[in-house]
Amino acid sequence: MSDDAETSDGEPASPLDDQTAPFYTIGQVSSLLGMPQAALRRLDDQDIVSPERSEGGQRRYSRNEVDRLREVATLTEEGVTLPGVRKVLALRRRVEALEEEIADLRARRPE
DNA sequence: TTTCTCACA
DNA sequence: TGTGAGCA
Repeated sequence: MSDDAETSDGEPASPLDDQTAPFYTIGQVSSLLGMPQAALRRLDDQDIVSPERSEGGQRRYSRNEVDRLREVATLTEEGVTLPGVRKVLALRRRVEALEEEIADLRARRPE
């Protein structure tokens, strides 16, 4: 933990470094990942990758979501259906939560 | 001009 | 899943 753009309290050093703050338009993401805008909208409809909305109701994707989109694209290319992708992402979050819990338990009861 | 939603094949 | 209409 040293070269990250974060302060000691875990806050991003600046909004520009916040993986959650930078927003891309659907057009940017679409050409960036080479995937149709319609596909992006369907992923949003099915709650697989749901970006924030601007005042005008337009989708704004964060870097995190662009990364997630990359993973989703890989899975679908491998033949995983959207409900399947949804399952994978849910299990992924579950694993992360459990890993955090394990780390926490280890800290409380060291060997 | 770009994005939005909705609808059709 | 891709395309097009009609709107803001």
